[in-house]
Amino acid sequence: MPLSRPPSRRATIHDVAAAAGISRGTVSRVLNGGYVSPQARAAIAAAIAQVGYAPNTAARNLVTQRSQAVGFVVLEPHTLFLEDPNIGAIMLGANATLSDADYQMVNLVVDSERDTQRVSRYLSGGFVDGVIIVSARTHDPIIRVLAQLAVPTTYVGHPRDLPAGIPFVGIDNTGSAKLITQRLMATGRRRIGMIAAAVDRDSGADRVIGFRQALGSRFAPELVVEVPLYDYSWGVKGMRTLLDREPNIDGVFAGSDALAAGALEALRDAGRQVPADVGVVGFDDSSWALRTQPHLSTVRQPATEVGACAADLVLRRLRGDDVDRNGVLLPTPIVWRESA
Amino acid sequence: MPLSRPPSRRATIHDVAAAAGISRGTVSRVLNGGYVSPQARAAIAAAIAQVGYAPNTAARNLVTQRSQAVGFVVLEPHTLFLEDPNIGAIMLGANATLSDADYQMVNLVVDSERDTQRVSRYLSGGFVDGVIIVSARTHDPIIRVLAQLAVPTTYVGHPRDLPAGIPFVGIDNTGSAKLITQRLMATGRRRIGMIAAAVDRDSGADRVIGFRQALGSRFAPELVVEVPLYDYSWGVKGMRTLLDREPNIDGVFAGSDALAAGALEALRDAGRQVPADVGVVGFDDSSWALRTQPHLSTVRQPATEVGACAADLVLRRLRGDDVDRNGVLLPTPIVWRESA
DNA sequence: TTGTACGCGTTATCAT
DNA sequence: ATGATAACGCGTACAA
Repeated sequence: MPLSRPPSRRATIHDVAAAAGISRGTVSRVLNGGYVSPQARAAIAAAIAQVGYAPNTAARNLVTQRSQAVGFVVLEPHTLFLEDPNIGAIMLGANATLSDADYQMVNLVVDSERDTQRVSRYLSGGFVDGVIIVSARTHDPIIRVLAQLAVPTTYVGHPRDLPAGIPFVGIDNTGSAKLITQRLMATGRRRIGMIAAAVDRDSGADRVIGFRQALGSRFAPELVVEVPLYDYSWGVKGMRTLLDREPNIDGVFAGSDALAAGALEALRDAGRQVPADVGVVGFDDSSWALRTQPHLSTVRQPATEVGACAADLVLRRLRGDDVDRNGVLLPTPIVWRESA
Repeated sequence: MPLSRPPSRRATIHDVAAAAGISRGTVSRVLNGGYVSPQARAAIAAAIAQVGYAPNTAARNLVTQRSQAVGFVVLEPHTLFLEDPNIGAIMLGANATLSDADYQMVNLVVDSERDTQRVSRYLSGGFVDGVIIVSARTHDPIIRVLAQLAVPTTYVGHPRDLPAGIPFVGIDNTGSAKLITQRLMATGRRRIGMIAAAVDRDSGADRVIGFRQALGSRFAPELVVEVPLYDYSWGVKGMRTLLDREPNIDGVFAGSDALAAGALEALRDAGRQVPADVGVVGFDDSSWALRTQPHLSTVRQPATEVGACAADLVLRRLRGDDVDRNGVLLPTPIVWRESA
């Protein structure tokens, strides 16, 4: 057995033990906090620094059967991910909670079919103890993969086909949309339209449902314009379409603040005054809301809290606690400003 | 509905072998692609489905000494991360390249001192074969930690104290800033100011240097306003400060398009016409640039390509290829529109 | 308090 | 082509 080893090899507990003249078991104990004499502790600390030892987490995971890591999976193709301010806030909220519990959040972005396969392998490979899924679409193939998994999963939002018994956290999109539309009606608006985006997600679809509920018999399908993205420029286009279809429109519910900001531009171009001629409301209470002229009336979405709550749900299941399997909805206060 | 976690053990190769009546070695061979008879292959495939087997990646990593994963570390506290459109694009560019090479990108966000510790442990624990670091500040403690690491690291941007020999990829911030400022001067502007952000990063600091170089002897320190964030509202505030200090200002270089958009608002409030009274240029060529009135002249930053290039650098080192240790700078075309 | 030895699930090197 | 068996680096009962 050769005694000299190439310097490229990483130092192990074995090396530390040899350098300190103590057994490997004791080294492991000082690392994890067991009974060990002060002198041995000092010798080992010196040896660790000397050989430049860092624990091999793969080996540790193998024996302890856990990784102290939680996956945060974002199912957003391309540009959608870049613009959406909510995802970032959810991520930061989740990270703060996980960090406090000494868990590492690993963020995986699924951007292609190939990514789906690889991320599925990753999640089922023991790299993470739990998973948070953000913005899954209905019939997303990854839902089925994760359902088979032994790893506790929590969804942000609830796709229509999410199997029962899987916890989720979100907001009451239907109720919020209904409420803010009703407030818009209460200001005397008669012909109200909607710019809806991402209706293939539960969040987008539910906002349309709430809008429809509020209007009741006065609901007119042609006054709902669907656009693909929660994006400023789609807000412009959506508003132009609405103005085409109904020149006398006097109220607009935009599915996001970015859409509402775009709508404002289109209305300005068309020579309409906001809120005098047309009332406009948005959704999210993002930085857009105070960036427009006039400021937007909108639904405040507690994105950071949603992330924290999702992380908390995962941690509780990791501890074996009972969790509410029916999902939890966070409150969404309406912020009334000048645009309506 | 209460939760009771079934103490079901995950299926292993051993279980598959037992179910198929074949040895573990052969099972491993069909998984990794070795010579194995069709009949054995079929029996094992059936057994895998039957027991619901998924490979334990921790065990595999332990023996193969690699993880097929690359870390993507974002060093951005809180809100900065949410607003910056470049980081998202860099991330997607890196992910596309890594995905093609069948590597998993794991995104780690460092948001606190505690995060720094945990992420350092994670990176040195064998979870990743390589690392990409984004937006490190000068004197960032993680730089020293990573320098000790045996894991190939590539930086996006180059902090001043980045040790020699560590590859990085970025853009020529100094040159781009100098060039666009010169173009601004060429349009006849005499009193030119700058709104600078994040000067504790090389990108921010270099843009100031380029600005100064362009102006030469006409550079006036009081016409550089430093703000903390690349953010719309800081653009507004920065522009107001500039107008205070120099009412006759007729040109502005903003460190980002978001800042420029804010500056536009402040100028509008002050009754100045753009570009008639004041010329404004930005940086990034982000979605902001076409969202303002007038559209922004700006420096196009190839964020996606930067991410792809950084990933490529890591992959090349993983393959043992030689890489340019002096770093690579990607071209930044200037886009001239109506704001100047 | 410390040392010994076994096992975590996999790959890889041998024989066969 | 297939079946044993030795690592990989670590935690931890158990023995001393």
